[in-house]
Formats: sequence, C-alpha cells, structure tokens
Amino acid sequence: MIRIDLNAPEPLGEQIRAEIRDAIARGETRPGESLPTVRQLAADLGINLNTVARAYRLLESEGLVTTIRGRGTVVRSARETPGIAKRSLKDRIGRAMRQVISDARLAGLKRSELEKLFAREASAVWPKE
Amino acid sequence: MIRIDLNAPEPLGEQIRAEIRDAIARGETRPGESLPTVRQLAADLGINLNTVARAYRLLESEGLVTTIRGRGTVVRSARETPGIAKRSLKDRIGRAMRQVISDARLAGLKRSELEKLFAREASAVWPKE
DNA sequence: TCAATTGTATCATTGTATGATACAACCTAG
DNA sequence: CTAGGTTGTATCATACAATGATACAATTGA
Repeated sequence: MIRIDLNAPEPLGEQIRAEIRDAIARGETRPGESLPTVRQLAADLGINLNTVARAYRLLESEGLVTTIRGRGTVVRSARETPGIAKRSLKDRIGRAMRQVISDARLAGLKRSELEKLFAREASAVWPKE
Repeated sequence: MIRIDLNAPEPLGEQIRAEIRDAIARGETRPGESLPTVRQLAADLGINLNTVARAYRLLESEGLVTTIRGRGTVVRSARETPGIAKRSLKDRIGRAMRQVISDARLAGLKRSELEKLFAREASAVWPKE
C-alpha cells in the first residue's frame, strides 16, 4: 500500500520511487510480486499515469523491478549488486545520515530519542540480526 | 567552509542551506559568528549571488540566522523552539531516517556498518553525551 | 481475430532553480 | 556630513524538471 503527499515539496514520482524502494528493502513486497499497474496506482493516488510509469522506469533502471508491456511490473529477485565503489557509497549514505541527525538535533530531539528511532527502523529492515 | 557539488541532483540553494544547518547543528559555526557575504560565498562557489541570498533567507525563515542589509548575516543564538507538534516532527524525521536505512540496505551495507556510521555522526552532533 | 489490458511516446503547461542586472540600506573614511 | 564602498533585495529572463492530456504499441486471453 503506497501513500504519497500531494503537498510535499518532493516530486510525486520521487515519493513513489522512495516508497517502493523502502517496501522492497523491508521485504514487505517480495520478489515475484506484482506492483499495481500504472493506471491502477495513478487512479488510487489521484495523479497522472505517466508519473507512476516514470517512477517504475526509475526503479527498473536501478534493477529493483522488471516491467513488460502488456503484463505489468514485477519485483526482481535478489539483484546482482551493482559495481559501485564502496567508498563513495558510504560517503553518500553518510551525508544523508548526517542531514537527518542535524535536522533532528535542530528540531529539539534528544539523542536518546533519535537512537530509539534509529534502532526501530533498522530492526524493520534487518529483522533477524 | 562550505562546499557544494555543482553536478548533484539537489538544487544549489538546498545544498547551501543543508550545509549551514549542519554546521550550526554541530556547533562548528557558533552563535554570533558571521556567515560569508552573499557575494563572497557566491564567488567562492562560482555561482550566482542570488542563489546564496535565497539560501540565507530560507535559513532566516527557519530562525537559524539573522540578516541585516549592509551588515551581513549572523548565526542566531539559542533560538526559541518553534511550536511544531512533536508528533508530526518525529514522523518526519522517522521517514527520512527510514529512507536512509533502506538505501543503505539496498546498497549492500551491513547493519553493523550502518550502526557505526550512525554512532559516529550522532557523536559529532551530541559530543558530550 | 479482436477487445481489453498493460506500458510507452509525444507534446503542452506549469512551476522551480538559477542567473543578469539594477536598486536600496548601511557603514565608514575623510 | 558626505561620498563611495559594502551588504542584502527586487525584478526580470531563461532553462529545465515535473506533471498531465492524449494518442500509440505490445501483450494477453476469450
């Protein structure tokens, strides 16, 4: 179940992409499972079908889904890890993490609160460890 | 010292804003300290002065800095916390955190790696605890 | 085969980001 | 007190990205 915020500053397509990426990372939608059709999801969200289609194509270019005209879009199974240098990867994640933490601090969150939040979300993504 | 990436997908103004927010949250730039002038920073970064000016105005609207024409822009002292409901606030931070974690997972980071990364960045923002 | 279903391509419209340029407020040397 | 320099601001133009309307193409299945 995908939800977006029509008034958010983030583009609709980006929101859709992020939601689906997240659902896949958490294992909520599993390999082989079909995503809603572009028309279906567009109707549900009240937006244009092209916006959904573009989000799906982004996900395909990331290797997360496979889409075939006439059949639909399906979550791919264990994708081959793309050959990105781990150095720059960690840098990118690190910058994003830093921004979230700075925001939390400026917003007045306590460190312990943020730690709890982090632990909860991390456990949702890595359930077993 | 503020650095931006001219090729990044994020808008230049947003990058500047984020960098300065971060520097303030970490205490690298302290209350009373002056930011570079719009022309100075624009020249350093090789961009238009308006882009810097707009970023500064965003920061002012957030209550992080005060700017006076003819004098410059200065980091504000302990700002009064804006009256945002803590509920929606935590939701917002939570969503951002979730996205970072999902990204890390899909990128192949191990949970332990991400935890180290989190701890490091958190300590930079809350040095004493 | 033919209709229904699915994604794709094309074009127009709107809004945002950035930049060029001119203006206004402030400060300080003299 | 005044002139010139310094600082931020306002206005306008342009480029690009995001979204949407509409028509097209590939696949499926009765």
